Amino acid sequence: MARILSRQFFNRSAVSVAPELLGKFLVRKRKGVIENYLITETEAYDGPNDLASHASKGKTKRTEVMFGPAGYWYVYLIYGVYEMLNVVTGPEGYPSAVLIRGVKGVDGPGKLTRQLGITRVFNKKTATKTSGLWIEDRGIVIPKTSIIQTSRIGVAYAGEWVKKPWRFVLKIGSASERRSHAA
DNA sequence: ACGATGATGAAC
DNA sequence: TTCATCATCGTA
Repeated sequence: MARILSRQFFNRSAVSVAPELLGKFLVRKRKGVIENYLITETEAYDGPNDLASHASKGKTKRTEVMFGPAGYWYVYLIYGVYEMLNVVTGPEGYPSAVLIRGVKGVDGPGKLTRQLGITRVFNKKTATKTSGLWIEDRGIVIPKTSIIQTSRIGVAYAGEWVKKPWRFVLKIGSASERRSHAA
């Protein structure tokens, strides 16, 4: 009873989709082998005014996928080092996406893509079996009390938008509250 | 506390 | 064409 999440599921506000992805499974098929990863940490990037979102600069070659229909992968390179995995949400024309920051046993968006072998090759591909990377609902229900909600990571430049509590973490299963800071 | 490492977007 | 910046992580 595994249901592959459809475009309809993603065709809503990123802030609605992000917490609902917790407890779902990120499924990766490579070399003919299926790998399953329980999603434990997500972040929402919502709309053209969200200064933390790449889409706040408008539609560019890189961000155009965020402006497109829901259910597509948005994968980009950050710091010249790590690939970040996002799934596009919301209606066409309204730029939004959810960053998948962690799965059970893999804490951190950069480590996640490295371990699963996810690169920009997936950018603009659909979250379906044909791409080799999709998300399934296997009936796990996460109670609200098991979700930690915080502000987003690494977006200190985003002014007022820094405060938005759009990061969602499953309490069980890791996702540590690391993060040191200078005085 | 920092540097690695390269694509991106804006300025020139 | 150049330049600063960056949705991170490992090492110090």
